[in-house]
Amino acid sequence: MAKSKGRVSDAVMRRMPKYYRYLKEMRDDGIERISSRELSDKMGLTASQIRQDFNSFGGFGQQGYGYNVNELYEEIQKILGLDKTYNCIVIGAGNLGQALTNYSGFEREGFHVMALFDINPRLIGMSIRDIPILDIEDIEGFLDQHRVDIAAICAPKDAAQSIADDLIKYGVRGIWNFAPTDVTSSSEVVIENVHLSDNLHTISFRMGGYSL
Amino acid sequence: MAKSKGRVSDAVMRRMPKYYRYLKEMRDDGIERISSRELSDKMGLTASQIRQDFNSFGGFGQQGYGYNVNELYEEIQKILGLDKTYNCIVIGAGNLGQALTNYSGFEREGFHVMALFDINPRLIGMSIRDIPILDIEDIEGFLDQHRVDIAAICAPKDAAQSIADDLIKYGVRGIWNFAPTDVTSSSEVVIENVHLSDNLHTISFRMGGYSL
DNA sequence: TAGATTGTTAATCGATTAACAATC
DNA sequence: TAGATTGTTAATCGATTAACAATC
Repeated sequence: MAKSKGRVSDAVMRRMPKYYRYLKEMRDDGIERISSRELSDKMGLTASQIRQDFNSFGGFGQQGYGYNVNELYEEIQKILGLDKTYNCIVIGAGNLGQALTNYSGFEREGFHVMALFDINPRLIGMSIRDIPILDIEDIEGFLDQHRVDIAAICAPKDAAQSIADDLIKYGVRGIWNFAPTDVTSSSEVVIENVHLSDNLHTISFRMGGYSL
Repeated sequence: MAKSKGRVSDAVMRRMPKYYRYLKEMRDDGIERISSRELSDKMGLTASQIRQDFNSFGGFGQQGYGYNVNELYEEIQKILGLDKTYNCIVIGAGNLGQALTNYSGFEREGFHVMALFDINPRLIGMSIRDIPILDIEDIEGFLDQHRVDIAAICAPKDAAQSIADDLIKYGVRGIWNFAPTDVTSSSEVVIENVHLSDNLHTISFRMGGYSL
């Protein structure tokens, strides 16, 4: 049973989805149990770290046995909030917005895309996997009518912050921002700024001979 | 002048592209100088950390003055290897592969996309911004003919590792993997595994009430 | 010069690793 | 039971923050 919600370090939090991924894989492969040692080999972490990580949520293992893969998988699923469903929208129906919408994994995990929004009249009215592309002008009306939990922003840099402010005003609780600028907010909303180019820059950095 | 290539911690390395982004912005806004204190306010870091970070590459500032924005920008550009150009290919011409190819920022920063590769006959022969989509079958011939520095893998999970092995065998030195599995290699190649769904999972995690 | 702000050393904090008693 | 492996405490390591002398 998970501990009552407490402080979890950023480092631990960022590792949880990786555990989830590896456990899902093992579960699909029919592996029933795993020790922290075996898991550490697979994932490139230390066994000690794995046990510490899991124990920040409560003990999920059993001495002398290890962890039951399926049980641990389901616990982490709950921890990550993947036992719930989320109403999502995508702002910006360009390649990236379409890529996110088309990625069936999200739907499977409970992230349901209700609509895309765009400013481009040639895209408005079209649909992706039966999900309509609506006029960005109509977004406030849409948010009035529907509960939206998470919005992915795939819009140009200069529009990102004002879109985010609007979304937050209308009750969106999670912002997944792909615009190449950091979106911020003073409210309780959860914001994740993804910078694909930052990522690419770490590749060229390391290719330049700086070692870690 | 940058110190000779030494050990740089992962944490510092991951912050460099962010500095680059903020400095570019300031430079474009015509800001000439900035102190670590001002920069810390903008970026949400501490002034002390910023000075430490820059000093792992050598001092770029001046006592009593701060940092010259343009100079610092250019130093970090060099550190990140963005003063060079890179020949790139994209494996998988679906939405994500197209999104990366279309993102003009990469071209501007010296990441030149030479070709996309796909298995889908309906895509092969088409082109994105005049960049051809080629048959994945022809990739070895292509790599024999052209120097390719970086490859983005936007292929399905099960194909990712064997594609990567192939690319590495033919001299590709950087792998930017978007397939939902961790690609590994025993060689010197630089690998960056991007997991967008891991990212989304941290959003649902935090929306579930776990605080950091 | 006086004021400002860096570069750098020292102190603190937090995260990772090691060790081992508890226990399945 | 004996062996294995967790949960957890203690030790270590590294990263961040604080402090301040150097110096523009």
